[in-house]
Amino acid sequence: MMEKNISRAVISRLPRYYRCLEKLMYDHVDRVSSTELAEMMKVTASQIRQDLNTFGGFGQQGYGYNVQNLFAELTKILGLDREHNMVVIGAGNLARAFTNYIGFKRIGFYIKGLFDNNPEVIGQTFHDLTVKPMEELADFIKEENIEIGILAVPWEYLNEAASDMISAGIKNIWNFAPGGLDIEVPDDVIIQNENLSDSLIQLSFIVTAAGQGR
Amino acid sequence: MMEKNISRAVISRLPRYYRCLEKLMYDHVDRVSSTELAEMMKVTASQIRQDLNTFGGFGQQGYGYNVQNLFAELTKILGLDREHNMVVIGAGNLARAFTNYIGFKRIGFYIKGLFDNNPEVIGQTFHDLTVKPMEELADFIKEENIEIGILAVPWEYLNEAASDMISAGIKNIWNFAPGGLDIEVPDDVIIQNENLSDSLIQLSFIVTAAGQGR
DNA sequence: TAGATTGTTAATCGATTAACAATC
DNA sequence: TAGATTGTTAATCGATTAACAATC
Repeated sequence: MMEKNISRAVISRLPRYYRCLEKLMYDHVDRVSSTELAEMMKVTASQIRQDLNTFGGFGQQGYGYNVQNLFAELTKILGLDREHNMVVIGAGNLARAFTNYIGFKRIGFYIKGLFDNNPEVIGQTFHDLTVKPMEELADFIKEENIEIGILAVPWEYLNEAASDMISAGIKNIWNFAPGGLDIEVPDDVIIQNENLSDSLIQLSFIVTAAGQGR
Repeated sequence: MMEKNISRAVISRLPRYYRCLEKLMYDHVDRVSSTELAEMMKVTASQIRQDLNTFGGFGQQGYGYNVQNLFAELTKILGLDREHNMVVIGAGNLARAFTNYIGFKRIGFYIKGLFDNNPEVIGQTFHDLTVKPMEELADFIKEENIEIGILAVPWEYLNEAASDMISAGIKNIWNFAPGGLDIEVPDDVIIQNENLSDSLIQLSFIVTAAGQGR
């Protein structure tokens, strides 16, 4: 089923649609118009209709959108109608935070394993997971049906860890390791960078600019 | 000094310029042309010249850009030529990860205090910081010259913590608390949302779409 | 049916890229 | 000076908004 390419701009708005619909579901709202949705999300009604129509005609003229139906469609589109298994590479503080974080579980993402190559960390227990050595990663991925690898090592190990993950068969990397330039990955590997230092630098710019009267 | 408005698109690229220049500095490169920079960053030379010129004419015809000079200018523009003090509200695992994280310190951002309103957590020590009660926040902000508050509480406390922060005088909030809809803040307060669940949902969409042959 | 609201086409706006004169 | 490369204007591309005919 070949579909048209979805622009980055649209993708970046999808989680907000999802959260918005989730809230409407929670509030037992049956139907919603693009105008009402637009007000909730502080965007234009036009944009909402355009965005939704890249995926299909989920609405009905004269009625609007059925909340339950639209939520179900969005859930499917986002792949949130099934579970996703993850591992964390780099068993540090961030890994600890992630294993405890219920927000991921709530949308069906489970951390199934922690991996590290530091002998001092291997064997330690985080929440209810025992840190395993990197050598066991490849088998684990197959056995536990792992879809996503969270990369959370210090920057010195970034390239090493990334290539270990890739050769172990991980196809999707969520990268929290700060790096110099972005790391390169083969074409069939998807990498999403979550550079907290970059976000902080952006915030710094905004703060600094605001302080100078803009 | 009133300047023109800088677009989101430009701001989002600034950290990468910074990191790129940092690398050139590290490699002791003296000068760089927009074409060379473009190759490093995988963008067009035109974009680099446009971007940099929103801040000033840092280059020289026939020569290019002096790396040291451009780096210094960028550092100033981003506010990275001075230190920034931060506090974390919500002393959980994420707070622990942040206090240990050297990446923030490296660019001059220091976590000076941890605050929580849970009596069981108050008094605990994270790295070298003792968790303080929220009542002490307002005074602390003034005494320690705090610029940024990192919001890292569970979602149930999001609104409460945010309004506590604002009334304590925090003007810049870096929000890691996942929420339903985005929280509203007064005009003079800057909030930057770092919604990890949203990022994960985006990744989920991309992974799911890729799995369906796109 | 009449009113409402979608889906979609057309218009506008903004951001990116190309081109080139200015100038080091 | 001649060659190189910027700063900047103009052209293109893509994304957002407006408008409205289709239709529930």
